[in-house]
Amino acid sequence: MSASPSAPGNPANVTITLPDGKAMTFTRGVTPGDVAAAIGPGLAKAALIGEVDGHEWDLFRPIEHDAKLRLITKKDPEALELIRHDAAHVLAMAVQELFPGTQVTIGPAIEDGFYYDFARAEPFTLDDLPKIEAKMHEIVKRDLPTRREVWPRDKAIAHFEGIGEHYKAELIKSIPAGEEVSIYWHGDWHDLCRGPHFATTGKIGDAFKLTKLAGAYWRGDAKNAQLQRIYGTAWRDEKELKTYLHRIEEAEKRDHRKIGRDLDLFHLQPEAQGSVFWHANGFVLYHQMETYIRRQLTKAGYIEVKTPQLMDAKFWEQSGHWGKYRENMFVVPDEIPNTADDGPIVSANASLMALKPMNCPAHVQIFNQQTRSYRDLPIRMAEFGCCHRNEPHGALHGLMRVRQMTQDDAHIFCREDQIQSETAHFVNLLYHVYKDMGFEDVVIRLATRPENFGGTIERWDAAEKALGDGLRATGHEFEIAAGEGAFYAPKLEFHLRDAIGRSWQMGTLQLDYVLPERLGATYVAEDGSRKYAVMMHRAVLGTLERFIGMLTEHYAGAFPTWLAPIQARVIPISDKVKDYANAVRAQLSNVDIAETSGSLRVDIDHSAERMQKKIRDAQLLKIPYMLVVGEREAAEGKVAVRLRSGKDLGAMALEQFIGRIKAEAETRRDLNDGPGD
RNA sequence: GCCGGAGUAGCGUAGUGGUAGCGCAACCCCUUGGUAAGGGGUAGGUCGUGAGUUCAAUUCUCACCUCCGGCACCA
Repeated sequence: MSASPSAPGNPANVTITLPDGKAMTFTRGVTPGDVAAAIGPGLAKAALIGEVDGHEWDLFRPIEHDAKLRLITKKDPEALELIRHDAAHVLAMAVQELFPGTQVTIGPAIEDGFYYDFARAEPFTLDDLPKIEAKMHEIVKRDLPTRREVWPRDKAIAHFEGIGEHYKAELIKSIPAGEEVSIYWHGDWHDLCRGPHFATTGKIGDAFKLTKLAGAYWRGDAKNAQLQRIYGTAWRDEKELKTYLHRIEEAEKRDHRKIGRDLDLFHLQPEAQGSVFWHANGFVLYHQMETYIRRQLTKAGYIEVKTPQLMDAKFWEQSGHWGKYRENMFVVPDEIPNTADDGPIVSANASLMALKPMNCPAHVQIFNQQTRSYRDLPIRMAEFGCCHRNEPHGALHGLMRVRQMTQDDAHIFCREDQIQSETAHFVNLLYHVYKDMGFEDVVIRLATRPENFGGTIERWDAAEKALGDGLRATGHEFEIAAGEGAFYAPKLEFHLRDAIGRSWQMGTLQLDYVLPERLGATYVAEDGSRKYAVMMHRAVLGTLERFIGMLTEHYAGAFPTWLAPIQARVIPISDKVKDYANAVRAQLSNVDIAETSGSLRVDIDHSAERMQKKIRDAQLLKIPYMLVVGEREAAEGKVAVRLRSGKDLGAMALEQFIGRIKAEAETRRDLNDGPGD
């Protein structure tokens, strides 16, 4: 293959235009690799793949037409994904070399890494990972050349069936008829793949590591066979890999379950799995959040109610939960338990009740207690509703996924023409709250009709459209989550990420035409007719549990002053100032904080330890203020103020300190005193 | 629920077929100190639960429970 520029206009030639606008002529069938070599040896070495007219293109894949070409190197943003995709292939090769008979399925690049799903009768164990990793490094060292072939579908299907790769054959069957079936070879190993891939296996380098092992269902469906997934991470170089591993290590320190123990916030135990024991410190967070949200709701025109925990099964039948949601409900017999030793505890035909998994049907009952006029709408009915959901054991996760939860729930009963303004009203409220809490990075998804849906498709389509239009009007971007709606309504999901990057749904807005019809929630319209109200289910925090878990990780336990379980700790230097220290504490504890119906939360360290130790202890508890008092302070009516950042504000009059901390607590905004604060 | 891993004192950990140590925390004594660990001592464990193998099980086997990482499900 000649890479030297030749005369244009010849049908045997192609013109390649580079990003800087420079055009070069080559013999037809030139590859991006050839072009790179023609430009210079440095680029030839650095190039990973090409991009031909906007499509990713292997370095070794011929170009048959005039085209724009960009060469992608490790420095380009795409490089990481490419490295990870290639690493997935090398992982598959390594596994098949070490464990013959293992079937390959899919292996994509993901955030921070890659995975590959395998089908093998005997499960992998953790001990296999180092072996596989070593084999991967060996394959990289072999620097095997890559080759791309396009096969007819039938041949590809027959071939993969023939070698026992049934999952691959099934994948090919699902490729649309018009699309190419491309096969990539690395040495004598081959796989169905869309590509692109590097020219040799050596190009991915050695900055990868296998991280975890997991079961994963074929095509993400629990009805299918479970495959074995191996996860790995891969980077441009060792330094990036090290940085990543360090980042994960640091993030794990922010885990709310660890901080929850260290700061004595809450605990969980097997006898009440998935239900939180809030300790005094943690309950401060809970209570402060509830109070804060209650104020926001009042200002936003909500009313607050409280509804029963336990309701008859017939009620849930009517709402539709019995039919569509029963497997998530805790069912309770409505019968006095039999106390005879040999008798059954309840009879077989006991009538049933259920703990509420949601508040919505109960709110409709309140709505229905009066005849409502179109002029009454919207009615925004809030409840800090305690709900129980029988979640699968494997789903439980600290505060993030529990079985007993308190939602900052509300249902907006409104008219069709109010949907858009109510959507905007809610979204603005949500963003206001998230901003107050320090969350900027919110991902919104519109979850559409699931398989297990109630109501009619027409109603669903209408609801999905109205919700999407309403959100669009607020100007926020969102993505579609097909088939992920609740059984009764499509929903907007507002997601945040935890310390290690897992995304959790917090707030939600759901538009429901179904429940008002099932439960007869009507109002009298302008023309005197009865119309069904539209119901919007919504929560800003989602649940107090999950939100507090998220806050804990967000602040790594160093809560802003208004939330901090202990806002200040008095640290007497010696017993000589015991009385003064107690007086300081007493005075602070009596400072009322507006907006919270509470006072300052202050404690005192009377232990026999030295001051340094007391400071260290307070520091580890991430208490915002340490008030050191010795004989000097006692004499002058002062406190020596130290921040948890380590910054020493020096001695100040107690009144001055009160002014400062009160302002912080009431504005929910900490003063910044320079780096580290 | 499924796959892999783990469960030893409040927390973090060591260890062994002959019933267990260490650090921090707790408690007591000494020390009364000026911004991230003063010194000494004491107490605390049916080694997740239940079976089995064995003269003997925390250790080996099985079952179950819970937790951790994923998958599925979901706020």
